[in-house]
Amino acid sequence: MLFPMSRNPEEPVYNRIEEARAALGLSRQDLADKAGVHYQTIGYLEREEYSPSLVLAIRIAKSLNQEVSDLFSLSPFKKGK
Amino acid sequence: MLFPMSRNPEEPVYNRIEEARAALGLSRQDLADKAGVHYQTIGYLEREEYSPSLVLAIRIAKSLNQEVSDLFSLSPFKKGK
DNA sequence: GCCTAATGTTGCATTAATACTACATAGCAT
DNA sequence: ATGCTATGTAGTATTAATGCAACATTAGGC
Repeated sequence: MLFPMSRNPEEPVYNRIEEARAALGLSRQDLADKAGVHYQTIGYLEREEYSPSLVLAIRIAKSLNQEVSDLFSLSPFKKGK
Repeated sequence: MLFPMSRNPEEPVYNRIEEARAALGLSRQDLADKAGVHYQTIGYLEREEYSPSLVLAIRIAKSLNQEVSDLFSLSPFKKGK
């Protein structure tokens, strides 16, 4: 299995896209449409198979009514919130 | 002249890296070292020739003691601050 | 003047991020 | 059971983001 995110091998980006999306009752396709990307791209991000571009991160945050720093972090999120 | 940022042709990312860096008295090389990238990369970003990955944006913001949203924006910054 | 540091410019190589297609699977209706 | 929706998995193709090297330019200090 090939495996991206290797230009920054030890610095993945964690995110809370799935939780925030579920909280709004959106499907991946819904979110992808709002953010203007392919729905598979949302899947890759939620599974943290790679980390987004800054433009995309901003668009997703906006689509989910969140701050970029609340959605994405270099350190893992605590569960619950 | 070839020209990136064309996958999102009408959505560039504006930034205040140069101002924030100058305010700390850092050279591009200094900032590049702190952020762990090539010094030319900082130049490209300051000239807004392309927009960074999210990881890099976070690292740069951290190196400059700024919030990502204070450094980068989809809409142009007012001058002065 | 010369030297150095900081920045700009150009060009090339590599790769991660993204788009897209196809198929599998699981759940939930009806 | 059949259908539909959401999601996962796998593969290919394109390109923007990054690294890097070489050289030009500009500003300051001596």
